[in-house]
Amino acid sequence: MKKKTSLKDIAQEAGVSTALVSYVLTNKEEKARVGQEMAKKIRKIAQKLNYQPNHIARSLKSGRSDTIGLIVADISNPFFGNIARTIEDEAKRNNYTVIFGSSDENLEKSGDLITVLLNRQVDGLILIPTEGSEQQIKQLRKQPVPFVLIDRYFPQIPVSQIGINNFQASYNAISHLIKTGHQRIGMIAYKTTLHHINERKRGYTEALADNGLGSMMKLSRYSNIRKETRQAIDQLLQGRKPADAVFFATNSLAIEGLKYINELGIKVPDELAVVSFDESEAFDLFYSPITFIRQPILEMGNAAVRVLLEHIRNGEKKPENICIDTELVIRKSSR
Amino acid sequence: MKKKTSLKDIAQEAGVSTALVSYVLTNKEEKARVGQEMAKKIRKIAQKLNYQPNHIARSLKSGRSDTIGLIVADISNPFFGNIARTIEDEAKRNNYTVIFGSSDENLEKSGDLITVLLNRQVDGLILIPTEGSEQQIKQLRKQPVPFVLIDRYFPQIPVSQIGINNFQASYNAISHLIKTGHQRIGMIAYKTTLHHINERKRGYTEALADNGLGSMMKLSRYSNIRKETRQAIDQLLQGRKPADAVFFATNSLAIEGLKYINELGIKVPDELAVVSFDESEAFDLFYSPITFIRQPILEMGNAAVRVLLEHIRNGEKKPENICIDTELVIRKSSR
DNA sequence: CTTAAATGCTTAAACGATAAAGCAAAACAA
DNA sequence: TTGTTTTGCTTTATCGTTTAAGCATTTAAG
Repeated sequence: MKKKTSLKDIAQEAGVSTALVSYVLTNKEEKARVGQEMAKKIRKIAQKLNYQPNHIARSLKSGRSDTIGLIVADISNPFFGNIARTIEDEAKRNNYTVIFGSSDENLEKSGDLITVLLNRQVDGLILIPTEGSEQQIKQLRKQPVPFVLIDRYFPQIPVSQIGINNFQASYNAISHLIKTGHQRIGMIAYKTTLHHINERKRGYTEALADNGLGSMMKLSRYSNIRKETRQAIDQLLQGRKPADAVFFATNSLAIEGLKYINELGIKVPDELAVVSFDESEAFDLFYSPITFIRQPILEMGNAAVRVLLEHIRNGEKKPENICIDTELVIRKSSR
Repeated sequence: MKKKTSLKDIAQEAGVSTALVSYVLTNKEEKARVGQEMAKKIRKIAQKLNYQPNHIARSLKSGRSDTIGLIVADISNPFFGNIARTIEDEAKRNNYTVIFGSSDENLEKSGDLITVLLNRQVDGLILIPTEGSEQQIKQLRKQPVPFVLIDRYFPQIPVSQIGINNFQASYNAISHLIKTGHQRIGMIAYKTTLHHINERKRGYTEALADNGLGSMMKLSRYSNIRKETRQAIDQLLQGRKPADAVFFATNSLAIEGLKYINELGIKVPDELAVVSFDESEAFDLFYSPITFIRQPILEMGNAAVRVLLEHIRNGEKKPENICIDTELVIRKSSR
């Protein structure tokens, strides 16, 4: 097996000390007063032997790994995939590498991932926390490693956080449905303790209340999303006064719901208007393109990296809260 | 700033050498004949100080990083997102961590990522190579780090590879369209040198030829997918003998195409049958659910990790080729 | 009662890179 | 000529962990 070239190999070949090689290859020749000829020679040998610095050794020495840990809730969901992509891009632009893991909405997996990433000496963490991970986050605060939450957060834990105004976004979406003449607006959301989802519910409820309308909230669980979303829709549509619009709290819920709506042959938007949180390519493909709340993924990802790097560089402890505006993209499904 | 606990801290507190602490905490007490009492004491202190081993130092010593590098072509595509997820799961099951990057189908980014990951001393690499990355792959072979390709490959470069029989899958899909009475079957594929895509084209062409039908192949470029896919569809539908079926070479192409088909108000499958490679949630949401070729993502991801770990462990150099069967999921869009 | 073996720990070197400090020799100033 | 700078390189310590080798004691064996 071929072995990797180290400073030692180059030093040997050049007949000098490893220190000298290090000075040259990290461009500290000036400071270290290395002879021009020797510098040239060393560089040439490095090139010849295809030297690549050992980042691990460097990290051990410097105490920094130039690595960010990223834990997403579910990498197979394009929403999180896109967040991951923007974070990776922005990290790379700042010469950081991303180590990632997907907790798959599983508390134990999330805990394991945090431990693994910390052991790998990441310089910081970006988390999309799982339901029930409050304790893990509190534990994290006792560690010296800075971190930021994105998308989801826990209002009672003071940490840096990047997100949107879930309440307002929901409120606006429902206001739009009311303005377009809908009176019996249902919502399908997760049964969860996650604050961002509950803010969405609150936006829905208040918008209805402010217009003298009653709530028709149905809950589904992530763990049994298919069945329970179908039940929720059945409930919304039954009775003498069925819903004339439905608001989905996430793209996953909307996709499950729309599949069923399709099966039932319900006409959107005539029989039922539809609005969803989040984006999805599937929304474009529905025969009546779905009105949705667009989250500023790019801005969120970039902000997360920016805030994290600030914390890394400054040892900053003051939590920073960033709230970015959403956009209601109105299409055929709600007209 | 709180600092992390090291072996030294524990040793100091216990009044022993770091070596002893290391023996205890890596469960080598037997071998190192450590006293039971002392072992207990050390463990207790470690717990108290919340000791977490420094993986970087460990790696430097051992020469292994227990890390796999993963480069996907585009993490925002759920197909790759799902592959990433299964790879990460399977790696974790084997106590490996995944460092990932998305090349976004960009040759330069792909090269950068390879360099970064190698510098981070990954023990192995899993790649979904970008178009035109033959040289990068050839360079990789000169490195001591083992790697496997997944999804895409270069037939002229002998490396380990996990994939499907693209030719056969295509051939079967087209046969199905022919059997269901379609005569003028178009295909929309990428204009690319990527072998797996060209195999899909070949399957299409041969299936048609074997049934005495003529090819209606249209090409679109990834870099301008929206416009060129629309043009392709326009071309397929114009003239006196428009296509009665269309076969998309990937999910991205299908999604772009279906958006346009929706806009044009074309009836699927009556006016135009549709079959696509790959899976997508959007396919379920189309009013006429799309027939598609399901790739065995789970098996592919697991196989990639398995083969890579074999190479890592055995220093194996014999390339291994794994080909997994696909499944044609027939639905309304092609009946 | 001597010798050998087992016990319980420490020392020291190593992984690869970095960087402060040190040391000759050459160049310059007075 | 003597002393000071400058130049060009080496020595050495360090990051945190691992592990072979070493060194006293104690215990067991003969």
